[in-house]
Amino acid sequence: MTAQVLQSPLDRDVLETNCEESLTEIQAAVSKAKNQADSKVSMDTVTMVAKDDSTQQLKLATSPPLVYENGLASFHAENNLTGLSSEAEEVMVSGPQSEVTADEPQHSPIHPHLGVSLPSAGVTQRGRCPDDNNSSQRVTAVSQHIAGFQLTSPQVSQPDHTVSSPQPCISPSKQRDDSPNQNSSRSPGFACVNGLPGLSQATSEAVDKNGPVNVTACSPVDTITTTASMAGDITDNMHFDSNSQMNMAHSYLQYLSQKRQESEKNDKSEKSCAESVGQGVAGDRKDLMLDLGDGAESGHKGSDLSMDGVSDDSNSYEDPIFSDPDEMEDYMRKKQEGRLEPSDLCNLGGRNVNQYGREFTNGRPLPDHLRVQILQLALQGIRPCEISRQLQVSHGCVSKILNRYRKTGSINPGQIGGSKPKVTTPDVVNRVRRYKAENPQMFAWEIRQKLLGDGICNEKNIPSISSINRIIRDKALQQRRLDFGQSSEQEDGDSDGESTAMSRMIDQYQREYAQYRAEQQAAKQAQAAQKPQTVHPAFNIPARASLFSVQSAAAALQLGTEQEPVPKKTKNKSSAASPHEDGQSLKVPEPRTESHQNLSSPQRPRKSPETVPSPGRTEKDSPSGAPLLKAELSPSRKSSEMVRASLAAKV
DNA sequence: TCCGTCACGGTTGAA
DNA sequence: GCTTCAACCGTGACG
Repeated sequence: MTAQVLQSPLDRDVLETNCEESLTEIQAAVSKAKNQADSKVSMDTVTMVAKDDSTQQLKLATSPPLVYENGLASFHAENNLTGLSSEAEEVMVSGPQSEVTADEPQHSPIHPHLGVSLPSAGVTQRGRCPDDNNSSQRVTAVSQHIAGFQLTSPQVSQPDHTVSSPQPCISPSKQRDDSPNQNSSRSPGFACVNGLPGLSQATSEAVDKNGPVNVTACSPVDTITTTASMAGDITDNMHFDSNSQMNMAHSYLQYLSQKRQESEKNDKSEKSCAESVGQGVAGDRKDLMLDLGDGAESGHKGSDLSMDGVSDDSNSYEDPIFSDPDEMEDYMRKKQEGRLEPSDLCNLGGRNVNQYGREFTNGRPLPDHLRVQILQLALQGIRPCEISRQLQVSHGCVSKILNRYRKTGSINPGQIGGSKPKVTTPDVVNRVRRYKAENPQMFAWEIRQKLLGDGICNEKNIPSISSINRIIRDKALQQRRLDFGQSSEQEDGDSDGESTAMSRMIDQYQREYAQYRAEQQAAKQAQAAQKPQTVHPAFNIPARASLFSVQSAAAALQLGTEQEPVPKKTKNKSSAASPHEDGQSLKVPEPRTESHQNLSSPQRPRKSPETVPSPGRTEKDSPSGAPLLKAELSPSRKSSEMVRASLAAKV
């Protein structure tokens, strides 16, 4: 199948022989390692990894020294990867030497938090990582650690002898030629199909020999591992102790298995590989991956990449970069001639290249293996700026990830998309309205506390003060409009007391505000007669008044004014969080001088929505120019009076 | 030079 | 099936 397409420069007999021998050794070593580590991981997984490692070994043994560059480190092919069996017995083997971090401690045990931070610890990300061409790599990486093997050198994915024709999906970041460590032997035509780098000849032949690695018997995870291992695009240079390996791998595998099941349910798009990438190697490789990946059932991406839910869909077959063969040809010709410029790498299928030359997909999270590497390097004491350069990740991203780790202990990205569960359930709305009807003078924060106290809500699903105000306001508006829409003489059945209570509340507000204004006037006059105070009134107010100063604004919002609109797209996290979670963060209109002067007054300044203009908030302040409640409630003063008379009559 | 912050343009998924 | 919206993302500029 694949061998028919992939021309081998290698001696197949030698490969097969070596493969068998290595496989035997590796399996023995794996068994030993497995016993030592008391793994819960199935032997099938480990075995298949060993198979792939064996193929990689073969590949490496016949390949010139190559340098793999993926940002973090340049993995030298001269790493001794041929002694797999002996290394496997040691379980812990030295990872590939990072050229950049050669002086850094190479075998530092992984940070205890790291295990928590792995995706098994609750990755909520639903999409697939952009650069994580096959996030199953991580499975491979972990599994390879399990197997006690040296992390596979990515040369196995090098296309030197692999791909006979360029692939439509290019992974420019993996073929940049600007690295000083680049090796000229790398094929410029190396392509990545479906996120999988080109299969090496050795791998292909090994697969041909060993078959599709027991596809039918493979668990999904096993399948992932196999495919990813064949891809061999491993950048992981971490070192784990065996227990950590096992725990992490087990949880990771569980996670991936779960994701796989979810993905299979949701995998609606089933385009064939041939449709997207055309004929040729890709199709054959698709077949190979189908055989290896999913028993040729689900096809391309769903078979081997989307199962974990964190792979990159940008690298799927559905995302061909070059729709025009000429364009692709031009790209590849440039690549071969070394004339490829950064501009050629930009905007490939919506992908971008950052200032370091690494390809990224805008809007998509950094792949997990890079996140882990960021964390590990940071734990090794490497400065963020250096991590940024090494991994070719922007320092802002590094900073963000590390900050998140400091705060949450996790390096996983947050949940992308979706909606927060609605807190203003009908029950809560009814409760709020009932509270307000029972006690019209209740402030929103009081309602909020009462909701908590009554056990209607908890701290997590308690609506914000603004939400409560909105409920009240909406109810008031609804009631008003209902009243306007009906004849004043008509008995509308609205005898539930709410409209009555509202009208009473409005009248009371009017009276109180009139009193408030009068007191303010008196206070002003008194202050004018006194010496001006140097102390800000806010510093000399009782706690109750302080709280009131906030709540007065909220109360103002709930009746008299349009609520401050939430910015359509909150950029500021501080504002993104519910600003009304506590009184201190409550955003209120600009304090008006009158309020300041009256902060110490026990009198609650209530404003009338109809007769009294808002002290600090006018129609001018309404962002959209929307009329304030005054206008909404009373299109004309006359009708307003009529309504009030009607309400009074009901009372 | 380093680093924290944030606007920007993008993706995602629930409603 | 489409749109809207609010969450998230990484990048890159800025201070």
